[in-house]
Amino acid sequence: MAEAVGGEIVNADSMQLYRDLRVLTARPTLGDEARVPHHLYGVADATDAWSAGRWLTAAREALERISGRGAPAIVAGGTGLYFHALTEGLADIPPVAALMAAAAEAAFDEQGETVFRRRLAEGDPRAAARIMSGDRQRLVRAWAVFTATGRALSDWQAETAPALPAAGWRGVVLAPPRAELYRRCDARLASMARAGALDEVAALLARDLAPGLPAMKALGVAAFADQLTGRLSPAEALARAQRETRHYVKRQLTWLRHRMKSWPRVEACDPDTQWGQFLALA
RNA sequence: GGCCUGGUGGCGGAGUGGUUACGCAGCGGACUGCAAAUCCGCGCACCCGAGUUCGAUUCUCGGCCAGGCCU
Repeated sequence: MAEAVGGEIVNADSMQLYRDLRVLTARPTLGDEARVPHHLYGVADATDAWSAGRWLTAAREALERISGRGAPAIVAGGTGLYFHALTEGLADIPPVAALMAAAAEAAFDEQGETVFRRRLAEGDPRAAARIMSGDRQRLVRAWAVFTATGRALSDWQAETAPALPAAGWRGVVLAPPRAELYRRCDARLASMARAGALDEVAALLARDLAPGLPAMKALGVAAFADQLTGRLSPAEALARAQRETRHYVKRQLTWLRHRMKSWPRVEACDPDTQWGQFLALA
């Protein structure tokens, strides 16, 4: 599509942002990148913890530069939240200092969920009511924002505005049948294992990074790491990586189904047919 | 041919005379700065037949099937 319209591609995949795992995150190949301009692929180091907000800022800059050249931009990827940030907006919340975030986590662990939630309810009753039980990540975030900004996360979020004007973009969902998707994911993981995914994971592990970093959470890292340390046989590691990927696909389908409900869907599997269906939408 | 053990939801695996653990897979859902993350929810399954019983997945008998052992 980029070639057909003279466009440039912008990454909207939270993991393809990182340069360390080219194979395991299925990043565009060097050959692909040579064909048309690609942006935001492999631009981050695994030690950097990118976020939806940081991505949004970078994406807007990229989109601006591209439009400055008069070229159409094609945002591609699998991170639903990133698309949501672009099209529906992301609350303009000041960055929360790492120290505050860490303090919030510590408070949660110390107080336990019940007490922590009760405290949160005093500052941000809506968040406390809305966030489901067990969801430490969101509970902590809400508290961190409240303590860091003195304002409820829910209030910040209520002011969200889209990053892109509604008339400025069109969205299309690529949604092949699930069974086919699962089959392909299984095959893809197997070929990744053959194509050096293990070496990538070994190199990443050798850097001895904090396990909480986003890049460390890429699908397959944990499974192949267990294979490297002998805790899992190659077959077991592959099966686990495949299973985790299927779980992810399922979550993605749910997001697509509900959050991108109005986007037209292309359900073919092979690129040629997909392209045909895509053109039919225009 | 004989003896033994066992047959529980897609799989693994508890258990009980009456309200049938749990894990995994699968499915549904949520999602505003870790999102390939985080979290919530969903399963009339007890091999077949007869009997005992107010009531059998659970007890008895028979059958079928599986595994093991023996001849």
